[in-house]
Amino acid sequence: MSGSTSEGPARLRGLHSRLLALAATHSDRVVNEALAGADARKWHYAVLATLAEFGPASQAQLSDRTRIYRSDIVAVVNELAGRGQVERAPNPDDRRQNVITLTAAGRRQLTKLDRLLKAAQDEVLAPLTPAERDELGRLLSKLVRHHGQPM
Amino acid sequence: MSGSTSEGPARLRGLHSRLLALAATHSDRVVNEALAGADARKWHYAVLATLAEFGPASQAQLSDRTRIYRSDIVAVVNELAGRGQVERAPNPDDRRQNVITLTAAGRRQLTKLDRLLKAAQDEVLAPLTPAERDELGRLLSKLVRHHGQPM
DNA sequence: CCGATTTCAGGATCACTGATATCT
DNA sequence: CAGATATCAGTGGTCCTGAAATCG
Repeated sequence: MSGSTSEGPARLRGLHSRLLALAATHSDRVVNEALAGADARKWHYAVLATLAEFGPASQAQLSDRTRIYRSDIVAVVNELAGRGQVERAPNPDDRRQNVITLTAAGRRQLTKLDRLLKAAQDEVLAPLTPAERDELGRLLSKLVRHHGQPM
Repeated sequence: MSGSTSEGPARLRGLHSRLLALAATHSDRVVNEALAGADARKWHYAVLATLAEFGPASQAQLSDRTRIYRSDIVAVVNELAGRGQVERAPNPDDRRQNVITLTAAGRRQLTKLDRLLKAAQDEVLAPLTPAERDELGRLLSKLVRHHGQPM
Protein backbone atom coordinates (compact mmCIF):
# COMPACT_ATOMS: atom_id res chain seq x y z
CA MET A 1 0.00 0.00 0.00
CA SER A 2 2.22 2.77 -1.26
CA GLY A 3 2.28 5.47 -3.91
CA SER A 4 -0.93 6.97 -2.58
CA THR A 5 -2.20 10.11 -4.28
CA SER A 6 -4.39 11.44 -1.51
CA GLU A 7 -4.39 14.80 0.21
CA GLY A 8 -1.18 15.96 1.84
CA PRO A 9 -0.69 17.61 5.23
CA ALA A 10 -2.54 20.92 5.61
CA ARG A 11 0.50 22.70 7.01
CA LEU A 12 2.52 21.82 3.93
CA ARG A 13 -0.21 22.21 1.35
CA GLY A 14 -0.37 26.00 1.44
CA LEU A 15 3.34 26.71 1.86
CA HIS A 16 4.48 28.92 -0.99
CA SER A 17 8.07 27.82 -0.52
CA ARG A 18 7.01 24.20 -0.94
CA LEU A 19 4.89 24.89 -4.01
CA LEU A 20 7.82 26.74 -5.54
CA ALA A 21 10.18 23.86 -4.80
CA LEU A 22 7.85 21.19 -6.18
CA ALA A 23 7.04 23.16 -9.31
CA ALA A 24 10.68 24.02 -9.92
CA THR A 25 11.83 20.44 -9.46
CA HIS A 26 9.29 19.18 -11.93
CA SER A 27 10.05 21.96 -14.39
CA ASP A 28 13.76 21.30 -14.16
CA ARG A 29 13.28 17.61 -14.81
CA VAL A 30 11.16 18.27 -17.89
CA VAL A 31 13.69 20.76 -19.22
CA ASN A 32 16.72 18.59 -18.63
CA GLU A 33 15.04 15.54 -20.13
CA ALA A 34 14.21 17.57 -23.22
CA LEU A 35 17.72 18.97 -23.57
CA ALA A 36 19.22 15.53 -22.96
CA GLY A 37 17.84 14.68 -26.40
CA ALA A 38 20.59 16.92 -27.76
CA ASP A 39 23.24 15.88 -25.23
CA ALA A 40 22.86 19.14 -23.30
CA ARG A 41 21.82 20.52 -19.92
CA LYS A 42 20.28 23.86 -19.04
CA TRP A 43 23.64 25.45 -18.30
CA HIS A 44 24.84 24.62 -21.78
CA TYR A 45 21.84 26.42 -23.18
CA ALA A 46 22.40 29.39 -20.88
CA VAL A 47 26.00 29.82 -22.02
CA LEU A 48 25.23 29.39 -25.72
CA ALA A 49 22.32 31.85 -25.54
CA THR A 50 24.44 34.38 -23.68
CA LEU A 51 27.26 34.17 -26.21
CA ALA A 52 24.80 34.52 -29.09
CA GLU A 53 23.34 37.69 -27.64
CA PHE A 54 26.40 39.45 -26.21
CA GLY A 55 29.18 38.02 -28.33
CA PRO A 56 32.52 36.63 -27.09
CA ALA A 57 32.99 36.96 -23.34
CA SER A 58 35.25 36.05 -20.46
CA GLN A 59 34.18 33.31 -18.07
CA ALA A 60 33.57 35.87 -15.35
CA GLN A 61 31.16 37.71 -17.65
CA LEU A 62 29.44 34.45 -18.51
CA SER A 63 29.08 33.71 -14.83
CA ASP A 64 27.46 37.08 -14.17
CA ARG A 65 25.07 36.76 -17.08
CA THR A 66 24.02 33.14 -16.58
CA ARG A 67 24.14 32.96 -12.76
CA ILE A 68 26.36 29.93 -13.02
CA TYR A 69 28.85 29.97 -10.21
CA ARG A 70 32.38 31.10 -11.05
CA SER A 71 33.73 27.79 -9.82
CA ASP A 72 31.28 25.76 -11.89
CA ILE A 73 31.56 27.58 -15.19
CA VAL A 74 34.90 25.98 -16.00
CA ALA A 75 33.34 22.55 -16.39
CA VAL A 76 30.48 23.86 -18.53
CA VAL A 77 32.89 25.62 -20.90
CA ASN A 78 35.06 22.50 -20.96
CA GLU A 79 32.09 20.41 -22.03
CA LEU A 80 30.97 22.89 -24.69
CA ALA A 81 34.52 23.15 -26.02
CA GLY A 82 34.78 19.37 -26.09
CA ARG A 83 31.68 19.29 -28.29
CA GLY A 84 33.15 21.98 -30.54
CA GLN A 85 30.35 24.43 -29.74
CA VAL A 86 32.57 27.12 -28.22
CA GLU A 87 36.23 28.01 -28.44
CA ARG A 88 38.40 29.05 -25.52
CA ALA A 89 41.34 31.33 -26.24
CA PRO A 90 43.55 33.47 -24.00
CA ASN A 91 42.78 37.20 -24.11
CA PRO A 92 45.90 39.00 -25.40
CA ASP A 93 44.78 42.28 -23.82
CA ASP A 94 44.36 40.82 -20.34
CA ARG A 95 46.18 37.59 -19.86
CA ARG A 96 44.16 36.62 -16.78
CA GLN A 97 41.11 36.09 -18.95
CA ASN A 98 39.93 33.59 -21.50
CA VAL A 99 37.80 34.66 -24.42
CA ILE A 100 34.94 32.25 -25.08
CA THR A 101 33.57 32.36 -28.62
CA LEU A 102 30.54 30.69 -30.16
CA THR A 103 31.31 28.43 -33.11
CA ALA A 104 29.11 27.63 -36.09
CA ALA A 105 28.35 24.26 -34.49
CA GLY A 106 27.41 26.08 -31.29
CA ARG A 107 25.00 28.29 -33.20
CA ARG A 108 23.38 25.26 -34.78
CA GLN A 109 23.13 23.58 -31.40
CA LEU A 110 21.49 26.69 -29.96
CA THR A 111 18.80 26.62 -32.65
CA LYS A 112 18.16 22.98 -31.84
CA LEU A 113 17.97 23.66 -28.11
CA ASP A 114 15.60 26.58 -28.70
CA ARG A 115 13.09 24.20 -30.21
CA LEU A 116 13.48 21.57 -27.50
CA LEU A 117 13.21 24.17 -24.77
CA LYS A 118 10.08 25.71 -26.21
CA ALA A 119 8.40 22.32 -26.15
CA ALA A 120 9.50 21.81 -22.56
CA GLN A 121 8.01 25.15 -21.50
CA ASP A 122 4.74 24.21 -23.12
CA GLU A 123 4.72 20.91 -21.31
CA VAL A 124 5.42 22.52 -17.95
CA LEU A 125 2.82 25.25 -18.45
CA ALA A 126 0.23 22.96 -20.02
CA PRO A 127 -2.44 23.43 -17.32
CA LEU A 128 -2.30 27.24 -17.55
CA THR A 129 -4.04 29.58 -20.01
CA PRO A 130 -1.90 32.12 -21.88
CA ALA A 131 -3.09 34.84 -19.50
CA GLU A 132 -2.18 32.71 -16.51
CA ARG A 133 1.27 32.02 -17.94
CA ASP A 134 1.87 35.73 -18.30
CA GLU A 135 0.68 36.35 -14.78
CA LEU A 136 2.87 33.60 -13.38
CA GLY A 137 5.87 35.03 -15.20
CA ARG A 138 5.08 38.48 -13.87
CA LEU A 139 4.77 37.30 -10.26
CA LEU A 140 7.92 35.17 -10.40
CA SER A 141 9.85 38.04 -11.97
CA LYS A 142 8.79 40.24 -9.07
CA LEU A 143 10.13 37.72 -6.58
CA VAL A 144 13.39 37.25 -8.46
CA ARG A 145 14.01 40.96 -8.96
CA HIS A 146 13.24 41.73 -5.35
CA HIS A 147 15.89 39.28 -4.34
CA GLY A 148 18.33 41.31 -6.38
CA GLN A 149 18.95 39.08 -9.37
CA PRO A 150 19.72 40.77 -12.66
CA MET A 151 17.25 38.77 -14.70
CA MET B 1 34.58 44.58 -12.95
CA SER B 2 32.31 41.83 -11.66
CA GLY B 3 29.07 41.36 -9.76
CA SER B 4 27.18 43.40 -12.32
CA THR B 5 23.44 43.79 -11.87
CA SER B 6 22.47 44.69 -15.41
CA GLU B 7 20.00 43.10 -17.76
CA GLY B 8 20.35 39.41 -18.51
CA PRO B 9 20.12 37.64 -21.88
CA ALA B 10 16.72 38.02 -23.55
CA ARG B 11 16.41 34.32 -24.29
CA LEU B 12 16.80 33.49 -20.61
CA ARG B 13 14.85 36.41 -19.17
CA GLY B 14 11.41 35.16 -20.17
CA LEU B 15 11.95 31.46 -19.52
CA HIS B 16 9.35 30.25 -17.04
CA SER B 17 11.53 27.29 -16.09
CA ARG B 18 14.37 29.66 -15.22
CA LEU B 19 12.16 32.00 -13.22
CA LEU B 20 10.83 29.02 -11.30
CA ALA B 21 14.34 27.75 -10.60
CA LEU B 22 15.66 31.15 -9.46
CA ALA B 23 12.65 31.86 -7.27
CA ALA B 24 12.71 28.39 -5.75
CA THR B 25 16.42 28.54 -5.00
CA HIS B 26 16.06 31.87 -3.26
CA SER B 27 12.99 30.71 -1.36
CA ASP B 28 14.73 27.53 -0.26
CA ARG B 29 17.72 29.44 0.99
CA VAL B 30 15.57 31.82 3.02
CA VAL B 31 13.60 28.92 4.50
CA ASN B 32 16.62 26.84 5.39
CA GLU B 33 18.43 29.80 6.91
CA ALA B 34 15.39 30.51 9.05
CA LEU B 35 15.02 26.90 10.19
CA ALA B 36 18.74 26.66 10.86
CA GLY B 37 18.04 28.98 13.79
CA ALA B 38 16.36 25.98 15.42
CA ASP B 39 18.86 23.40 14.13
CA ALA B 40 16.41 22.12 11.53
CA ARG B 41 15.92 21.82 7.79
CA LYS B 42 12.75 21.80 5.76
CA TRP B 43 12.48 18.01 5.78
CA HIS B 44 12.49 18.02 9.55
CA TYR B 45 9.56 20.39 9.48
CA ALA B 46 7.74 18.31 6.89
CA VAL B 47 8.01 15.14 8.99
CA LEU B 48 7.03 16.83 12.24
CA ALA B 49 4.03 18.55 10.61
CA THR B 50 2.91 15.30 9.01
CA LEU B 51 3.10 13.39 12.28
CA ALA B 52 1.18 16.14 14.07
CA GLU B 53 -1.65 16.01 11.56
CA PHE B 54 -1.95 12.27 10.83
CA GLY B 55 -0.53 10.74 13.99
CA PRO B 56 2.06 7.94 14.21
CA ALA B 57 3.09 6.54 10.84
CA SER B 58 5.47 4.18 9.11
CA GLN B 59 8.41 5.59 7.21
CA ALA B 60 6.79 4.61 3.93
CA GLN B 61 3.71 6.64 4.86
CA LEU B 62 5.91 9.57 5.84
CA SER B 63 7.64 9.32 2.49
CA ASP B 64 4.34 9.43 0.60
CA ARG B 65 3.03 12.37 2.59
CA THR B 66 6.16 14.50 2.60
CA ARG B 67 7.57 13.61 -0.85
CA ILE B 68 10.85 12.77 0.78
CA TYR B 69 12.43 9.87 -1.02
CA ARG B 70 12.12 6.45 0.62
CA SER B 71 15.89 6.12 0.72
CA ASP B 72 16.38 9.55 2.27
CA ILE B 73 13.76 9.37 4.98
CA VAL B 74 15.90 7.10 7.15
CA ALA B 75 18.45 9.85 7.76
CA VAL B 76 15.77 12.44 8.53
CA VAL B 77 14.11 10.18 11.08
CA ASN B 78 17.53 9.34 12.53
CA GLU B 79 18.25 13.02 13.05
CA LEU B 80 14.85 13.76 14.57
CA ALA B 81 15.18 10.75 16.86
CA GLY B 82 18.66 11.89 17.86
CA ARG B 83 17.17 15.22 18.91
CA GLY B 84 14.42 13.44 20.87
CA GLN B 85 11.69 14.90 18.68
CA VAL B 86 10.33 11.59 17.40
CA GLU B 87 10.49 7.99 18.58
CA ARG B 88 11.08 4.99 16.34
CA ALA B 89 9.61 1.68 17.46
CA PRO B 90 9.01 -1.58 15.61
CA ASN B 91 5.39 -2.21 14.64
CA PRO B 92 4.25 -5.41 16.40
CA ASP B 93 1.44 -5.93 13.85
CA ASP B 94 3.78 -5.79 10.84
CA ARG B 95 7.37 -6.40 11.71
CA ARG B 96 8.67 -4.90 8.46
CA GLN B 97 7.57 -1.48 9.60
CA ASN B 98 8.69 1.07 12.14
CA VAL B 99 6.18 3.28 13.90
CA ILE B 100 7.36 6.88 14.13
CA THR B 101 5.76 8.88 16.91
CA LEU B 102 5.92 12.57 17.75
CA THR B 103 7.26 13.34 21.24
CA ALA B 104 6.43 16.32 23.45
CA ALA B 105 9.77 17.86 22.47
CA GLY B 106 8.87 17.32 18.83
CA ARG B 107 5.59 19.13 19.34
CA ARG B 108 7.37 22.06 20.94
CA GLN B 109 9.90 22.13 18.10
CA LEU B 110 7.08 22.15 15.56
CA THR B 111 5.53 25.21 17.20
CA LYS B 112 8.90 26.93 17.07
CA LEU B 113 9.42 26.01 13.41
CA ASP B 114 5.90 27.22 12.56
CA ARG B 115 6.88 30.71 13.69
CA LEU B 116 10.23 30.70 11.90
CA LEU B 117 8.65 29.38 8.73
CA LYS B 118 5.91 31.97 8.70
CA ALA B 119 8.52 34.72 8.90
CA ALA B 120 10.42 33.09 6.04
CA GLN B 121 7.31 32.98 3.83
CA ASP B 122 6.71 36.66 4.49
CA GLU B 123 10.26 37.47 3.55
CA VAL B 124 10.05 35.50 0.32
CA LEU B 125 6.68 36.98 -0.64
CA ALA B 126 7.52 40.50 0.50
CA PRO B 127 7.18 42.14 -2.95
CA LEU B 128 3.69 40.68 -3.53
CA THR B 129 0.32 41.95 -2.33
CA PRO B 130 -1.97 39.51 -0.49
CA ALA B 131 -4.04 39.06 -3.66
CA GLU B 132 -0.89 38.34 -5.67
CA ARG B 133 0.27 35.80 -3.10
CA ASP B 134 -3.04 33.97 -3.41
CA GLU B 135 -2.83 34.05 -7.17
CA LEU B 136 0.73 32.75 -7.15
CA GLY B 137 -0.28 29.93 -4.85
CA ARG B 138 -3.19 29.08 -7.10
CA LEU B 139 -1.07 28.99 -10.26
CA LEU B 140 1.71 26.95 -8.66
CA SER B 141 -0.84 24.49 -7.25
CA LYS B 142 -2.22 24.03 -10.73
CA LEU B 143 1.24 23.16 -12.05
CA VAL B 144 2.00 20.81 -9.19
CA ARG B 145 -1.35 19.02 -9.36
CA HIS B 146 -1.12 18.64 -13.11
CA HIS B 147 2.18 16.89 -12.65
CA GLY B 148 0.37 14.39 -10.46
CA GLN B 149 1.65 15.30 -7.02
CA PRO B 150 -0.70 14.72 -4.10
CA MET B 151 -0.20 18.11 -2.52
C1' DC C 1 49.77 45.50 -2.03
C1' DC C 2 45.11 45.14 -3.62
C1' DG C 3 41.89 43.27 -6.74
C1' DA C 4 40.32 40.42 -10.62
C1' DT C 5 40.34 35.94 -13.19
C1' DT C 6 40.73 31.14 -13.70
C1' DT C 7 41.02 26.77 -11.70
C1' DC C 8 40.69 23.07 -8.35
C1' DA C 9 39.22 20.70 -4.05
C1' DG C 10 35.61 19.96 -1.35
C1' DG C 11 30.98 20.37 1.46
C1' DA C 12 25.84 20.23 1.88
C1' DT C 13 21.39 19.36 0.25
C1' DC C 14 18.59 17.12 -2.82
C1' DA C 15 16.64 13.91 -6.44
C1' DC C 16 17.18 9.46 -7.81
C1' DT C 17 18.87 4.33 -8.75
C1' DG C 18 19.80 -0.08 -7.24
C1' DA C 19 20.71 -3.70 -4.14
C1' DT C 20 19.85 -6.36 0.10
C1' DA C 21 17.57 -8.40 4.16
C1' DT C 22 13.34 -8.98 6.23
C1' DC C 23 8.73 -9.83 6.44
C1' DT C 24 3.45 -10.43 4.66
C1' DC D 1 6.24 -16.68 -5.21
C1' DA D 2 5.05 -11.56 -5.56
C1' DG D 3 5.05 -7.34 -3.12
C1' DA D 4 6.10 -4.22 0.63
C1' DT D 5 9.39 -2.19 4.05
C1' DA D 6 13.58 -0.38 5.90
C1' DT D 7 18.28 0.32 5.06
C1' DC D 8 22.60 1.29 2.76
C1' DA D 9 25.74 2.53 -1.01
C1' DG D 10 26.39 5.50 -4.45
C1' DT D 11 25.62 8.94 -8.58
C1' DG D 12 24.95 13.43 -10.33
C1' DG D 13 23.42 18.23 -10.39
C1' DT D 14 23.23 22.50 -7.98
C1' DC D 15 24.76 25.94 -4.74
C1' DC D 16 28.41 27.49 -2.21
C1' DT D 17 33.21 28.20 0.36
C1' DG D 18 38.01 28.48 0.29
C1' DA D 19 42.37 28.54 -1.55
C1' DA D 20 46.01 28.70 -5.09
C1' DA D 21 48.31 30.66 -9.25
C1' DT D 22 48.44 34.25 -12.48
C1' DC D 23 48.12 38.79 -13.83
C1' DG D 24 46.75 44.17 -13.94
